[in-house]
Amino acid sequence: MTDHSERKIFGDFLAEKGLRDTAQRELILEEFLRREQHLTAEELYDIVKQRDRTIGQATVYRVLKLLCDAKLAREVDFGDGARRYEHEFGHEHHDHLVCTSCGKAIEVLDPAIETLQRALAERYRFTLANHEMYLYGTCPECQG
Amino acid sequence: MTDHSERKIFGDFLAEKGLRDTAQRELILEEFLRREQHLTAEELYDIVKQRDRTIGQATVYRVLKLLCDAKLAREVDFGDGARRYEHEFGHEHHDHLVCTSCGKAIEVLDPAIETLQRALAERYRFTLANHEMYLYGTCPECQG
DNA sequence: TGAAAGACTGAAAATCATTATCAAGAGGCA
DNA sequence: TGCCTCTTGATAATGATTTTCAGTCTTTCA
Repeated sequence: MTDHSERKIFGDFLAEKGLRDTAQRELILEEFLRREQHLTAEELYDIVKQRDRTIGQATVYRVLKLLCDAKLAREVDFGDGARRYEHEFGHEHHDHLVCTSCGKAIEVLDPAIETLQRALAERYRFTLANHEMYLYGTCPECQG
Repeated sequence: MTDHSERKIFGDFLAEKGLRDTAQRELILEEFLRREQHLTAEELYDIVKQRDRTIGQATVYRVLKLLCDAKLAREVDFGDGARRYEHEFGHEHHDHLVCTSCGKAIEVLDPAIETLQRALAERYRFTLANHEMYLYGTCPECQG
């Protein structure tokens, strides 16, 4: 059902922009929604290729951009040189705890930190648009 | 004097590694130290080129890497596609308030946030190595 | 129905920032 | 002086991402 509303959002988005709902776009969205990991375009391309051998990677990059415009995906950068994408719809703002050993990323939210961030920006008279916070370390499983 | 100790640190670092203290390295360090902005390798290259027309950009990239190893510089990423470098020596850990309009970055530190970050990592049993926090918005000057 | 106008696509070329390669040029020291 | 190693600049290579382009598909509407 979440899946259903995201499809609908994408369909509405495309219609509004005068764009078409193609099989490639459907497929890429579907595979993107199917997993909760933070995938790179390349990783998603590999996944999608298994269902449609003829798909091009430029298409994956293009659709990912569309998904961001449609507020269904959001870019994240774990500092490993590749842009990653996460679900945005139904996922409120959050930050990340990233394990530098296994690459796993946990989504976290600390309301107290959020409040302090707003206060900090205000102290410098900044109009805050958005923010990112990445905590890098080793997850319990990787601590051996 | 800060400049003096940074030079000494770099000299000691090079000596310890069996590397040489060359004119190019001196020049790049000097120009890097001269400004407090968060420069990209390309920007620093343009600056340094004005004093030594023959310097190569690969050298700038290489020296910047050495400066990071020597703990004189630190990489930062404001999400604009280029790696930037800031002074590390004499600059304790801090986060950034970045103006998305003029590109200016203010270094900030909020001890309360730092404490909460450590607590957050602990809650998930992560061994925290380091963290980054970027607050993006519009600075007072750019607010019109 | 059928033709023109656009949107879409995959392949391949182009970019951009960064890194590696390589041959030539120094520095230090036996 | 000679040799070993470090350095350097130019250039080629890389990796991620974009753009280009020519061919396809849809939609529209006469």
